[in-house]
Amino acid sequence: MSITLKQPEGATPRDCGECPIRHRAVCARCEADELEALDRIKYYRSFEAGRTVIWAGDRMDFVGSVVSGIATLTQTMEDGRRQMVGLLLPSDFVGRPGREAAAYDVVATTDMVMCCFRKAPFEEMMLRTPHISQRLLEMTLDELDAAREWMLVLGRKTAREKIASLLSIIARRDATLKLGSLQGPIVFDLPLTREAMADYLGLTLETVSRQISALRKDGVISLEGKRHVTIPDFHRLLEEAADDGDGGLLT
Amino acid sequence: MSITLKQPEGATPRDCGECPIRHRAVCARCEADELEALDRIKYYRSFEAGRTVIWAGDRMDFVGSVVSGIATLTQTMEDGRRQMVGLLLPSDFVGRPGREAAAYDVVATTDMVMCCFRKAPFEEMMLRTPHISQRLLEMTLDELDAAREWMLVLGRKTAREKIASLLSIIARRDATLKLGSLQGPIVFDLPLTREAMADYLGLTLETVSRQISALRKDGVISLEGKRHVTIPDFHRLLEEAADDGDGGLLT
DNA sequence: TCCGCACCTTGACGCAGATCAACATGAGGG
DNA sequence: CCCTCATGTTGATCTGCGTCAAGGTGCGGA
Repeated sequence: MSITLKQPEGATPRDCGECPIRHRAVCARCEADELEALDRIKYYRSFEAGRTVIWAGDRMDFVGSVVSGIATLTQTMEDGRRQMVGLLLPSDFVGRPGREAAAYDVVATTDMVMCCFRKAPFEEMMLRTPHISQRLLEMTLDELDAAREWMLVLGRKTAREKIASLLSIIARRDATLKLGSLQGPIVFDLPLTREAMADYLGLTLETVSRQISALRKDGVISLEGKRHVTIPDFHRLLEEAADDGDGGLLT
Repeated sequence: MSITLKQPEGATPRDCGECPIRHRAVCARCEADELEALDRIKYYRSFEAGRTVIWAGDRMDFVGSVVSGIATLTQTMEDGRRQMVGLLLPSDFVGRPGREAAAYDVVATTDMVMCCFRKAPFEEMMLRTPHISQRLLEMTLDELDAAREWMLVLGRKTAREKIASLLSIIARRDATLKLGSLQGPIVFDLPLTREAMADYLGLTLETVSRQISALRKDGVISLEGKRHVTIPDFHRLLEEAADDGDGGLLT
């Protein structure tokens, strides 16, 4: 009998002109001729939810952008303890120019499409194309800020605040992506399992579950099923996250 | 009576040629003419130990490099909880091109000298000088890696492992800086107070003190006074840090 | 020389979150 | 339709680290 592989189709764009991340990815500042040069070294790859894109330590002969879907960057210790160190959303860059091996496990948590560039030609092109390296610098600085903000969450926040922080990040992203407002209620699906949330937050999955239940009981969020979340009052959530300055309403 | 301000002198270089960080800072790849252009927009500033360089949220009209001494990047919550998000060593870059206000408190923990560039001309120069933005990209990617490694420490390591991790980082840096080997015993002075270590590690200063005492009792380290540390066996320390892969012996 | 202050250490105790364990829920497959 | 397995919830108990408290140490200044 023939097996029908669940093909994560859909988001693969026909060409850069109709690419959903055209104006946010590494290529954001490229001119037509530069896009054409990139086009010659690029290819698309699709991953099913749960598939590992690369294992830490493996040789990596490409870099690329997440086009659609979500991936995670995870570090694992010898005894099995795991810490997520990055959440890759559409337009985020994967891989590091000038490095042979992957530093972290990259796993697709939803069906995902990547736009990959062969590493050697990409590196060479970076030297000749300031538009690419300038944009990559900007994106890397943003990621560094995000990592540092996450250090505060990991080092100093309580379990409840950690959950609220994660929810507010996802809510904010979803609101801006769907052009929703942060005034009314926000509705979205959690893209992560409880275990993945625990890996992100430096908690156990039991604690994650308990704190989500507590936030639900206290009316900060409401749940339909296990993943579908409604935030009735975003400012209340920010208070629970002990998040001052409320992030300027944009990411 | 005349007050003699304790002038942190010494390390201010006469010109770029004899600058101690010439080959590791943002300017590492610059040619003579590029250095000359940088020279026109640069000035040195000295800070005594304990002085705040900038407060988070303050307008920042310069960027720059640490020439000598050590500074910390710290984030503070409204209720006073603090998390250090970066340790700035000689050659590290301070500030972010394209940003108006400082994102974190920057504090000199030892006497420190900075080589500052006026922000607007520096940003303009970056556009024309790929050598600068390429080097800055490389440094930012390194910092991102360091931040992510620190996320694992904050999220998943025990107090004892956290202390051992911090000591191994300082030991490794010191060994490479002084061209020492990692085979024999390593000797250095802690550049941080117990409180600063606690802020870095997401602990309280009492726990830091207790764990240092425990490591001393177990022979992993030995102490003369409160700051002068000897590591008799670096590999033992790495084991205590639960640090696999031992970092390849270089930074 | 002594004082004051910043920095550090150590002890007693409590609690947030980990651990261990049992059970619930729901989707996919035979 | 039921079984299985992945995922999630909830309870009981344990423990690592925080909190509160009481000194100790050593340097700079009067």
